[in-house]
Amino acid sequence: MKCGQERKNINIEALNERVRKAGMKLTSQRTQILKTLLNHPEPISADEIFKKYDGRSEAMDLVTIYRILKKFEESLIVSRLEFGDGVARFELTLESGHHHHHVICRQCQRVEPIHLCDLEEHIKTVEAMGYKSLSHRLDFFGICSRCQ
Amino acid sequence: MKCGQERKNINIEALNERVRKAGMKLTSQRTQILKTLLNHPEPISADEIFKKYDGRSEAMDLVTIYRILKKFEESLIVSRLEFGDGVARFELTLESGHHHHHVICRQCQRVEPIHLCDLEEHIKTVEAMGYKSLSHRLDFFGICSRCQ
DNA sequence: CTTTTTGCAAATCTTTTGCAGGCGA
DNA sequence: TCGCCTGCAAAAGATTTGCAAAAAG
Repeated sequence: MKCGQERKNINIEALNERVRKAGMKLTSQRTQILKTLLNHPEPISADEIFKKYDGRSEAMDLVTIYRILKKFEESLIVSRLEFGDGVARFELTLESGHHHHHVICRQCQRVEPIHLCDLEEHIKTVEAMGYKSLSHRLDFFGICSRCQ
Repeated sequence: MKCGQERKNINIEALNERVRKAGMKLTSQRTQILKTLLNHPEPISADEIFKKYDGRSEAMDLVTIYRILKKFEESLIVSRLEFGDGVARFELTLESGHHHHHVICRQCQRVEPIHLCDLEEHIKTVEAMGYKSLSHRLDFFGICSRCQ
């Protein structure tokens, strides 16, 4: 499995299509969440999405957001990430198995993607241990240049 | 930073000593938790530790366990791990910066350590992005041989 | 028109906090 | 003795569940 490509040509139409293909109905809430994920530069939490619309006419229930994100995750449309602060964050899953890793600033909590992944060695080792259907997660934690 | 060594010669005396050195009082609860971590083959959650003693004469409060684990984490005696199921797990921190990574079975949730870590390339890349004080986490998720 | 989805209320689960009494050094 | 620790009760924060009404196809 290779990874590293920057996401390209992802638009709201294509995402809506993936929702339909997954057998889900396309509601305004679902499209709104997809648009939010598309425009947000880094992984976002359910509550952050909620606050973006809270009070506005497009407001939606936090529960709805959790439910939609869970369904999207099951259909591999989004990926759930956890960085150790007790809050799950979500980002759009890239096409065809491509994925990336993250650098998290311990000070400002900002998350930056790293488009580099060469873990062939590691993967072979784990397969030799008897594991199948492998996926992985690699995250770096540090202090970003802005916070130093 | 190199990593890969199996833990050796860790005993309860040495651990008690680390607690004292960190300026903490040595209580029976703290020693009990250290012994539990020492004997448990894989990362364990606060609740699992609680259940090990619940009902017995050595029973301790869940809150106490959380508080002790947090203090131990601050003193780098234990490491907190999260694998995405909403529960934090803990394991003893190995000496002198050595650490290891994990393979988690998606079926039975068992966690196995991998004593392999060659991420020099990756670390250089992230440093080039301007980050300092880097640490990292690398986990593999798959189906173990027993569960296939 | 049928099935899925949403909103609201309430529950659940993990982890944290406040406070008074207890214990280690 | 003195201050750190523990236990109990309660709170807090994230996420889930039940159910009736609303919307999608």
